[in-house]
Amino acid sequence: MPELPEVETTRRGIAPALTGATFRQATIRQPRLRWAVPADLSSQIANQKVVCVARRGKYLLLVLEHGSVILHLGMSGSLRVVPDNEPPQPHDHVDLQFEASDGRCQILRLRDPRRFGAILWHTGPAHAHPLLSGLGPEPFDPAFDADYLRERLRGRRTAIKSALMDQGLVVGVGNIYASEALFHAGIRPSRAAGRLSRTDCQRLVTAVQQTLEAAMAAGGSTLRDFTQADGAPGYFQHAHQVYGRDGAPCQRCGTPIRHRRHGQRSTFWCPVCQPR
DNA sequence: AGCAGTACCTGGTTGC
DNA sequence: TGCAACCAGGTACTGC
Repeated sequence: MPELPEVETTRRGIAPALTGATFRQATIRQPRLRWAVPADLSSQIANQKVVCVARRGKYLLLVLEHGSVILHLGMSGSLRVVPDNEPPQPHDHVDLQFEASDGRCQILRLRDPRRFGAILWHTGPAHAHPLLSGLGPEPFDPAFDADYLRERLRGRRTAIKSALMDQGLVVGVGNIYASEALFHAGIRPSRAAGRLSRTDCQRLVTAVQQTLEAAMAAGGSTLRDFTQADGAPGYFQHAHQVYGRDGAPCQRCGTPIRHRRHGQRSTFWCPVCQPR
């Protein structure tokens, strides 16, 4: 589920409670996530203060004094800050108990029905972790510009939509926002990535940034299970121009939105507004 | 190297 | 109503 806007919404939701707090212990009810939850997670984090809550692509980083907790929400993960005595629900796999400076204890709780998410411990700077070291630039990094995109796409025959979802090219764009950004850029999802002009690349960079920005402002998209850290849904799904609108009229030109499955992924586009 | 396909999981929806 | 098939937002891995 969560793409960059949902992960960033989560980060903003949990950061105020966690920053400056001290971890006490971890409770692991289900260690089998995308990768096994480290058995020593509890002892690794115990008595360490949270320096900051950061994000790199779709990864959330709890930066502690002597290492980082690396979190990924996979397709169905969510994080909430709940009271210390809140009973766990099904799929609440991991609790990180922390104490605020006023002595009050709370829990950062990871729920993940599909268990494609991950929670890992890394001693040392998180960006050196193998999962993070190969990531492309953040979409709002000035390094992500038309020249960079054109250079990286040169010679590639794969569909531009697949390329956009490649986290080594640019981080944060998943299946929903790839379709949305391509609509705003006026580019067919099936277009060979290497055949985009420089103008196309410029339009796409701008479209990716504007799409993600608008989604973050709306608190992300809630489809199925995503909620913000306080349990409230996001609202950006109501602003989707193409995603999930198969057969519905394009809100710009009225043409029915088209849908196609490539691999196991659904792609949506307007045949008139996306001519290139 | 680049690409397509597969696997990992559970739960909600659809269709017979 | 019951049950099977299908579908879902991510990504590492395999093999061509």
